[in-house]
Amino acid sequence: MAKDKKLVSEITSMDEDFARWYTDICKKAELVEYTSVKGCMVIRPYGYAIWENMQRILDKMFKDTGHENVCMPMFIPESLLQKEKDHVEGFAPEVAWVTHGGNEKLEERLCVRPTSETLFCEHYANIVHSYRDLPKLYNQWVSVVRWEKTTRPFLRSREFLWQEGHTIHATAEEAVEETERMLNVYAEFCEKSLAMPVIKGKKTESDKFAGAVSTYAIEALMHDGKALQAGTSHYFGDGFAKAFGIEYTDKENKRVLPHQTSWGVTTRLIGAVIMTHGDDNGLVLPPAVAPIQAVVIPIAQHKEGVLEKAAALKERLAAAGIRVKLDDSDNSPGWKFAEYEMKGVPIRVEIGPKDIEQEQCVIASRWNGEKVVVPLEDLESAVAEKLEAATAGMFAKALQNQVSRTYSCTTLDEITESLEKGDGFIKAMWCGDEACEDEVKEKTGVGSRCIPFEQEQLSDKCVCCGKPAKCMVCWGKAY
RNA sequence: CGAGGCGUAGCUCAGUUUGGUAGAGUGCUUGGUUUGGGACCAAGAUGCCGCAGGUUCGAGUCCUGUCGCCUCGACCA
Repeated sequence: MAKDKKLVSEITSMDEDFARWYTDICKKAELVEYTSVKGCMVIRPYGYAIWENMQRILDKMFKDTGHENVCMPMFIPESLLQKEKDHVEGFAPEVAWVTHGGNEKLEERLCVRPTSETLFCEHYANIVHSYRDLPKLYNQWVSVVRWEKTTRPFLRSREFLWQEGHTIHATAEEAVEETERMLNVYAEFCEKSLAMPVIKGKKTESDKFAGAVSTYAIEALMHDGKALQAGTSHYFGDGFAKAFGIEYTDKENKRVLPHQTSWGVTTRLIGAVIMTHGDDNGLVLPPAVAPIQAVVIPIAQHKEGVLEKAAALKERLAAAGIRVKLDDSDNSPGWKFAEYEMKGVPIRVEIGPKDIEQEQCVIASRWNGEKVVVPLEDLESAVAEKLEAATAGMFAKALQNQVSRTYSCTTLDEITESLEKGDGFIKAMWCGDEACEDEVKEKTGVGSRCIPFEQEQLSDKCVCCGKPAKCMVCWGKAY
């Protein structure tokens, strides 16, 4: 690796400037391109393919848990948006408005959906009449618009792709269960498919979704020690139903209010993958979502038989169900090595004259740089095994980073001291008072991320005021 | 939205102080030699100097405005 002068100069080192490293990867791995519209990016084929893989896996998980896909309008009349007070207050500052149709001013302006609770509620009011109509378990894959002031590729943009699940249930118990079920689906997806450990928990009152009774979230820790909210699941109680006049007749012939939920993940997950697994050579993709899982690189491809052999290996891997690419371009092998490392391709298969002679090939793993020689007859099983090992290894590595950057603290001074070692998660007790939450943020710089489901009794006093503690909170600096 | 930085070839940037023919590296095209960690030689193509006004005989350079990108804050998936 000593001779890779150029390799490193392509992207900023992550230790030197993590933010620039991040944007370098987004551009150099050909995930995004900027546009003339501020805060709106082109997701290029390689980046979009990652999203498509995420969609495919998640969509199956949604279907397997009984959900159906629908598609709502992208516009919301102002009057509809305003029906739920907390909701409109939360979103009004960041919605984009359509005021004209052609040359004519609209009677009522329309907002471009920042989220679709209001549209789903209007729809549910139309179609839910009896307990027999419940539950409705809907989801949609669309984009939404929020007029963000500061933008970054995948992490914060004015338009972003997401899925939003919206469900409506006869009872509160059912709705709460749904909220938890979907949070678990997200956590399982992040850990198994993205090899990214997450902390499941409940948001504090000040941090919950506009209009929700309670908000649950999964929080992940990035390589630089900052926290990223990777997915949310909200329980609405009957608040939206009341505001939108959704009622149904129950078995006793009484008019009652149903209970609702919503949950979503976005293209931000791509940002999470970049910042969880990436290194100074570029992106490192978990096999489950990698557009190319293995790349075959012929060595001395002008020599007789090499290209044919490389093509044969590609065909074998494709037949084994592996997303594989053969790069037979004129670029040098070294160039190709660096290129696919930049793009985070999990496995590289090298095949050259020496290998052909000895009926073997070289398999290199992106996540740990390991290179092994395997007999050609074992190709499929060896690649499959390395892909599986990559997922497990990447998860363990990310978990190790999270654990080593998680500090348990009982005083504000301890928090400050811990953060001097580097950003990370802080576990500390809290009395439940918002004033303390604010004070911790002001004095130490970390905000409440969530109240983890897995509680620990670190002390019986609030880290801030010293009064009796209600729960342990996970704190951190957020993206 | 506040503070700062930056817009010149596809990309990274020099040239702006002191106004005077538009530059380099890399990439791209063609040909040849190479090929186990971003190869080498030769020849070539590529610019509304972000955009709009102004000053000037003359503006990439000075002035005014504007748009965009990045960083840090506040706000947020």
